[in-house]
Amino acid sequence: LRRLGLGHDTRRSIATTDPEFYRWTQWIFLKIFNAWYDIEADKARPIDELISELDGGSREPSEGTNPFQIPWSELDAVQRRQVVDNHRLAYRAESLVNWAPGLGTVLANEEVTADGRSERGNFPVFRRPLPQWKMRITAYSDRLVRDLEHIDWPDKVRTMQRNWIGKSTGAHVRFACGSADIEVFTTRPDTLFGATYVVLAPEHDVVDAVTAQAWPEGTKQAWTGGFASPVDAVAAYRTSVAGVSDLERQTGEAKDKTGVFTGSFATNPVTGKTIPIFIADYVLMGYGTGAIMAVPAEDERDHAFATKFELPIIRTVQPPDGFDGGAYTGDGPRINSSADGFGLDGIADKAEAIAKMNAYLEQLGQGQAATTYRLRDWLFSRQRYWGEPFPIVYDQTGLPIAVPESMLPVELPETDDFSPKSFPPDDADSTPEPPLGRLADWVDVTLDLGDGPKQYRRETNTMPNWAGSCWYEMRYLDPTNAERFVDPDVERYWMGPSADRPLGGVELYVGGVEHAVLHLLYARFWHKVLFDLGHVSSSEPFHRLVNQGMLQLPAYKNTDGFYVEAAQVTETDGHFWYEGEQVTQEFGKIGKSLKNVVTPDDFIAEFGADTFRLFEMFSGPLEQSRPWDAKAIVGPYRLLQRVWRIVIDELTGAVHVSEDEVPDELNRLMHKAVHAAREGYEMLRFNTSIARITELNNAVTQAYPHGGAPRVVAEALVLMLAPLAPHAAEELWSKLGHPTSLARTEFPVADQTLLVDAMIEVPVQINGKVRAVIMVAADSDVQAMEAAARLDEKVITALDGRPTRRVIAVPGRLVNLVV
RNA sequence: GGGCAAGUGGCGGAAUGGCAGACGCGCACGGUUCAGGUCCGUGUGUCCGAAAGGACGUGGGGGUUCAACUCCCCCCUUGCCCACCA
Repeated sequence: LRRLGLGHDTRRSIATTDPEFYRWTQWIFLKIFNAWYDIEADKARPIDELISELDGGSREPSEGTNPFQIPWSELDAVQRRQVVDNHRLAYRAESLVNWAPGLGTVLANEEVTADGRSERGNFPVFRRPLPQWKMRITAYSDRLVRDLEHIDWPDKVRTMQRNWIGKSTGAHVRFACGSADIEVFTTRPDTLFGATYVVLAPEHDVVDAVTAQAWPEGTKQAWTGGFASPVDAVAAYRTSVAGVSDLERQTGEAKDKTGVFTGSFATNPVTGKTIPIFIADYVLMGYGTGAIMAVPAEDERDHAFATKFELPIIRTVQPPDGFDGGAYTGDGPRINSSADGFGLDGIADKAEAIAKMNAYLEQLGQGQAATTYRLRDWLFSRQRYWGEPFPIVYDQTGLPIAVPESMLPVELPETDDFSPKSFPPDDADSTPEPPLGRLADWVDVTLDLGDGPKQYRRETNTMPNWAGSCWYEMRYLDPTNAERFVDPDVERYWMGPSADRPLGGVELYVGGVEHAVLHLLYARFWHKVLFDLGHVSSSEPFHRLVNQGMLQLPAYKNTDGFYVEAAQVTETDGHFWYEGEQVTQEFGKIGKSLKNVVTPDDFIAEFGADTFRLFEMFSGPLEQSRPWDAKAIVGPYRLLQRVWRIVIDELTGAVHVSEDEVPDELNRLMHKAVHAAREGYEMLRFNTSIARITELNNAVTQAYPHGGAPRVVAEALVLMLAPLAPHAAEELWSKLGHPTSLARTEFPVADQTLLVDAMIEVPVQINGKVRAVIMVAADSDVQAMEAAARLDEKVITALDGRPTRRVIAVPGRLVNLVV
């Protein structure tokens, strides 16, 4: 229990107010900034090593990182900086990001809900191209999936991470199309013979290139969208799609497929046939290549589109007899899949067919096996005041330069104006303005970075709240270390790999399931970077994860879909009102987002923090959500008061325990309680531990109503309560005469021999119904138990002379007579 | 539409094949008190019964078993997550 981490929000309040904490967040950021991912080595390495390998000629820039058409050796210094920057694990790039004008900030994909609104505040979110900081978490996609196998997390959370990362295997296939080739990703290359058209996402780069000037001869009316030319149709469709929020794009009625023909055709690389190219919003720019080959016979979405637009449907997998049409996504022998001396016909095994097709595509030079991920790089900058400043400045080239470690921390400037500039929530064309950008004295700075004092501009974005929580668990290990974020030996001792934690990580982490694809994914990513660079010995931050349940209370929404302060909602005649407006009631997790927070402060003031903790833990299993009902808090309050009175005389304040022996019966009860409480703590079933402690407490109170309870049992009670009521327990421990903290004392251990009574009550059933209870020796065997049962008056009466057909006697449990 | 979890007294919950309802809240009655609160004690699943006692009972239906809250099958309800991912 002493090794439970504190919560993410606790960390956040430290991170944004304590420069000594965020110094190390900035330090780690610089390590990530100064690192790149070496794909051959499958790990991150320092950027200096990349530069020397590029200079030495042993390496060329990675694919896609050199926008100049000349080799490294011929690049000038600024061009080289750009190429290196393109390798970094933390980088600035202009890309489509989630812009929430109502919040005045951009958001990570993980912070945007499925209906296209901000998780915080529920504001509309728009996709806009903006220059922002990102983290190359995608480099770790495969490792983040693989290592889930080796950590002890709830299946639910592991599944959520796996789905979020979204690994798919299949192939890239090139479709020739005159001016520009179209590359698609498919998980079903085995169905390529059935690809009867190609679809591009409306935002796809090659749309302009493939859009024809005029409709080809014989274009179907349905394909044109009613426009005179493909150029008009494509432009109109793109406009209509851009105006549609993700919400409308995804909800039920919008699933009706829409799209238009581009007027161009591509060539199916295995059939040689020309097939039409469409744009449609059911193909998403953000996944795969933003283009698909449509196989309507074996894909439901393609089937719906093909049916609506009268496109050919060719089966390449034989459905079973009685299949009622539509897309068949199951397995079966391939058909209609042969041409030019290559064929898959008759192959029933999907994996075999895919492997053969991939090999054939490679041979043709038209594609190859490929893996894609749904995960996108992590958008890391925010337009807020409260966040760690980036340790980054810009020179006149506009390219980022790391602030040297010796100049950390880069502190937030003093200001009275903290608020981000927010806009009307629907103003999609507004542009983010970070609060720090208003502070010219701070932004424009003269620094000597080793080549004399020069003018620089500071980065004005700040890091998201997740930054500090990516590593804070390690700071608990070594909170006062001024030299490093954590001492390597300390990290290895607490978090290093061991037999039961093969990848290392903290032993137990308790947190909410709402962090499944946010904090818990980001923290794993940072930890792996630090591992690759040799700063930590563990490759996972949290070995065992337990999701605590949520406390729930009513929450209220107004007609605009926004939550309103629950505390100010009034009820009349079963309807709910907020500031004169009618609102609807839901029931949900207590929190800021639902505006139904109750703070613990009032309870703590009235009953104390120990009572509050006991109550929270006693009201049910840790993992289970439940309604918050504060009335019952008096139960644990009474428990603590009773324990107090066992130790302390209320009138005199003196300790009034005795040094007497514990009577046998009470002693047995004590050992049973110790056994059960220990087991409950180990299993994180705190509610059952508290129940057993309460039982013992009640027994002691009744036996010694005026004091004089044996010290042994009083101390056992105190020690058993200590994990959940540490303040009261420590104080009682001290009053009982112990000079040192009870944290230095072992938790009580039960004497196994006292857990079983000599004589026990055992039920006697007749035909499975309990008819009597008998006392037998605890170690009675089957024969002795049956004999004792048959002697019992009630059993004799109930049997009424009938012979028994069968007798089941379970030693220590029961006797069942079957007549 | 898909996946996961849950469903037990007035309420939170306990029991993982062996006496259903531990422990707590609430409630009732009693004690202490000038009185109220605190505190202490007794009782409290439902129904029949004055009682003894009996019948019923863990969302619904079926099954396995000497025995089912617990295991299996079907259904209902609620919650959470995901949802055009090629």
